[in-house]
Amino acid sequence: MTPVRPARPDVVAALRACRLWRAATDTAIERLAASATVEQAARGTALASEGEVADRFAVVVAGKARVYHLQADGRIITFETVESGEPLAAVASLAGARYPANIDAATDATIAWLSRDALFTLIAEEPDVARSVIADLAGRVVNLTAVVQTLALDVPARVARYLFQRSLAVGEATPEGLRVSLGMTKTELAHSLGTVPETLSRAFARLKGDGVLDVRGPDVIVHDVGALARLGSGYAEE
Amino acid sequence: MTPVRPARPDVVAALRACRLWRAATDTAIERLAASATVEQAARGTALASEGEVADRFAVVVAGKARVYHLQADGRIITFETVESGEPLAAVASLAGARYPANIDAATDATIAWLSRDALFTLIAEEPDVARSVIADLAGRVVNLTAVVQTLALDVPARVARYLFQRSLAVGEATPEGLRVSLGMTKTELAHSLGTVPETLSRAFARLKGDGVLDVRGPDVIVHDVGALARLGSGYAEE
DNA sequence: GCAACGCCTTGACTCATGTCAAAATCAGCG
DNA sequence: CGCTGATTTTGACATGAGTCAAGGCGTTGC
Repeated sequence: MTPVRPARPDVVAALRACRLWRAATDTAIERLAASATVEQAARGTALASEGEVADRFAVVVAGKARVYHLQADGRIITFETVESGEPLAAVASLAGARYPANIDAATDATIAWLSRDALFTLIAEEPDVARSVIADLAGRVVNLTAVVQTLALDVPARVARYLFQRSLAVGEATPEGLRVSLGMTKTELAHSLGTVPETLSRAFARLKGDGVLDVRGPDVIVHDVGALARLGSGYAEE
Repeated sequence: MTPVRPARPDVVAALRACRLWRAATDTAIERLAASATVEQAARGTALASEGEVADRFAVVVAGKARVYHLQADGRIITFETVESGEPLAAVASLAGARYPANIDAATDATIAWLSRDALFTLIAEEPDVARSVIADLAGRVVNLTAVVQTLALDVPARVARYLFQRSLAVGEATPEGLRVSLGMTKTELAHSLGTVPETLSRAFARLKGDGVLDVRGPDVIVHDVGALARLGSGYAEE
């Protein structure tokens, strides 16, 4: 590794965008970028496997990566989908643990690998970075807590919760009602909700039967946002 | 609040034992202890409720606190039981969020409440503390990831996993086999595994039928530790 | 226009788990 | 010794959800 090789501009931009070290100086980012190992991964390539020692972590430069747990029976739970400018496997690395989940490229992707020590050095040199790392980690714990709670709901409720959040984020008013794109295929959505396509399909059918929404291919038309909120909060319906 | 009132020795000791600021100086700990508000809570007292703004966090000085999520149908998922010297609700507080779970006193307990700013001040003054806070948070994320994976297993597997870990921790060799105390009542164990007493009872009956263990009131005699490990890893059996 | 493929949907079935109710076990305690 | 209350266990039952298999629908390519 040439120590002073000029860092790729896309890598620098992705690192600059990363919330872990929002407070870091540009110089530090440049140095970090220069130490990165860039990997070009085709869709489906494995990036890390459960159980490996987490001596490095990554930032997604382009494309998307998927963090998931593969069960013995082949079922998949997707923990998160990581996009450009977001950190990957940083937690396990900071904890000095092994990767608790698998990672693969959900699309063709460019990944910048960084060593754990590089981050520790950055923290030591720029104390403000510690604050943003802490905020990021704390936010993750809060999210994971929400995941645990969501997994305890039945599937229609999980769907409702997802759609409610998505309505707020990308809902578009139309004459028919609020149009919300699912943002992924239904099979992918099923996995990210911890279920299988068949069950998701039935959940949609039920919500449709209740008049809450209509399905239009990759979008849904929400008729009753309040019902989604109610169903997704875990309060029993009927 | 008298600013320079001498801190209670038990409070100082609990804070000193807290892993969040292992690296902090004794002076800083004293200062933190002096700023604490001490609460004496009887068993069952609510300490914090889901949804409240997390502007403070706590350290358990004596007794135990239980962090749990109460579902609409009354089912309980226990996230963790926090004992003396351990931080409580620190995560939500660091994230600047609302409490994602409820907390109550599992036994009579003494709790030292600290303001969020007190911790931020400590971090700013003693940068090494940042490192231990980061390590703690990262460890939590890893644990929660494990919880999510465990919840995806069926109940006998969760029981096996719990017993396997417990065997390693408190197992005692006897002529009959490895004696392991459950460490809590079966009803409590059921809740901490995310299920109900009836189902737990059936899981024990099944493990007993398979010759893996025998139940002796609040203890179990494990005959086949390997089987526990196998069942708890999520690999299908039979 | 037709065939092939992927994605989605539907139906029939099985199984694990929660619920309700009742019986059983156990631990104090008079 | 026997009562009483809490905990635990067992049985019967309902239900949510996964599996397997078949069929529909839309897209792509020849």
